[in-house]
Order: sequence, then C-alpha cells, then structure tokens
Amino acid sequence: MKREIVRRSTSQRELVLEAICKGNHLSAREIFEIVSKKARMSFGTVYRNLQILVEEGRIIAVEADPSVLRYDRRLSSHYHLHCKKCGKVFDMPLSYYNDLDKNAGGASGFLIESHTISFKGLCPDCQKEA
Amino acid sequence: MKREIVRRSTSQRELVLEAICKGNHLSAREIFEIVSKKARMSFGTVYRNLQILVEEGRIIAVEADPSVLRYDRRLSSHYHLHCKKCGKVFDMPLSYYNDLDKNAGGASGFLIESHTISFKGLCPDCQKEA
DNA sequence: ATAAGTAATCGGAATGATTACTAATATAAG
DNA sequence: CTTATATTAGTAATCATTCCGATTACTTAT
Repeated sequence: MKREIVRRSTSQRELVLEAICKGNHLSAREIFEIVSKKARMSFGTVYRNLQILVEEGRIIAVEADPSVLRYDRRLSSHYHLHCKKCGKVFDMPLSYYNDLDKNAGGASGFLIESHTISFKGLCPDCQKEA
Repeated sequence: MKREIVRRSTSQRELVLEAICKGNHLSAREIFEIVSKKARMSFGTVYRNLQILVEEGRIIAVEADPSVLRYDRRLSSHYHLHCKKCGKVFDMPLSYYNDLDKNAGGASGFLIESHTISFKGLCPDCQKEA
C-alpha cells in the first residue's frame, strides 16, 4: 500500500518546463543556466523536476548524444540526429516505425516496449564549413 | 604533416580484446575486473586501449545502456536491446537497414554517416520472473 | 649489444554528469 | 491560521571517463 504523492505546482517546475519548450534538446546544465537567471534554483531541483516531468509524460529524455541526456517537449515519437561536429541534437523528419517493435519482438523472444533510432552525421551548417 | 603512430602489441591490449570477445557487451569496469586478475592493469589503460581498438575497427562501442558504454567484438552492423530489468544488453537478430541512412539524409539536408537502433524491453529471462 | 626515440603503462588526480542528503521553506487542504 | 508534507537550496557523494607526469618497454639503427 504505497501512499499517493500529490504533486504541488511550483514556479521552479514551470520554469524548467518553459525552458524545455522554448529551447531545443537542452541538457540539464543548459536548463539550469537559463532558469537560474529568472529564479533561485539549484542543480538538484533541475534534475528532480526533469525526472518528475518525464514520469508525468510531459517531456521526454533524448539519448542521441551519448555524453549527456537532453530533454524535449513531448510530441509524437520521432528520431534524432547527433551532429559529430557541433554536438547539437536535431529532430529527424521520420515517423515512428510502429511495426519495428512488433517484428523485432516476434522472432527474438524479447518483449519490446519501444525503440529509438539515433543518426550520426553532419548538420547542414556544419556541412557548409567543411 | 602528421606523424604516423606505429602501434605496438602489448599484453594488456590483447587481454582487453580477449575479454571483450569472450564476454558479452562488457563495460570498461567489467573489463578491468576481468583483466586485472590476469595482469597488472590500470583503469586508464583499459580506456585507452578501448579507444584504440575502436579506432582500429576491431571492436565497437555500444550505446544501448545510457548510463555506460559497453563494448563488443566487431561483427556486421546490428542492433541492440537494453533490458529494463536486469540492465544487460543483447544483440537483436535484425540486419542493418542500409537504406535508412540514404532515405533519411535525402529529405532532411543532413549528411548521415550511420545510425543505431536501441530497443528497450524485457529479455526472455526477466519475462519469466515477471 | 647498446642507445635513442617514442608508444604504452601505472597510479592518481581531475572532470563532468548525475544522485543523495539535510535542514529550511512553501504549498494545499482543513 | 495550522498542519502535513512536497519541494527547495546547497552541498557532499558517486560514478564513468579523461588527463597527466613519471616510468617502463618496444623497435630500430648504430
């Protein structure tokens, strides 16, 4: 019998969410830097609120850059590209392959919940410089 | 004019490679624990040799578990599943979608080098327990 | 065989992301 | 307003990974 946690609305949580919605694939550090200018804010608070927002399904954690988790507002599932040069993460204009989970699960014996596809390459800006 | 680095064969490097080939998707820490029983070995040496072996194309780094890089002998490109419960990483029996890179690059303006697909779910053993 | 040049090693310190902890604060409900 | 407890700030701790300086050990040429 676990007690139900009743979430409270706090300015810090709303500011974190706002930063994510305005920004693009921000890291916890970047979010902290934006939000700490507008309100008193500690690092732990950023991380805790990111976990809560993910749990509530309001944002998603993006793992395209292996060195750092990035966060994005929740839209329909999609894929990402990580630019080798500038390190930024971009959305890829492909829709989610629903069939992939079913197909991959069937033959293999794994119970598949979801998948992510991460592309590696160069973004348009970095191609120009090269 | 960059000087060519001439690699030397060392017992540490061979032991790292051997551990990877015998094991399955080991982390740097796990490799260290195996190899340090057989020879004098420091952490930095494990990491340096992992980088070298990846560079030489003899092993690959697998990013399916976001919290830690794992290493695998180099086979034909394939995909991985990260079990939510036990945390292990498994090979998925699917062959690499060569077309995906071409298709995704064409429309988007990105120059795509490669992609990875990571599945999340439960491995057969963990399904039984649940 | 010896010396020179340099790749590789050890061991530990440094870094960077993330998590954990504690006392103080703030919110929702009665 | 009071109470219960979710949330916070601030800091310490953890964990993976990288970096660095001194030493060791291959390799090649003498």
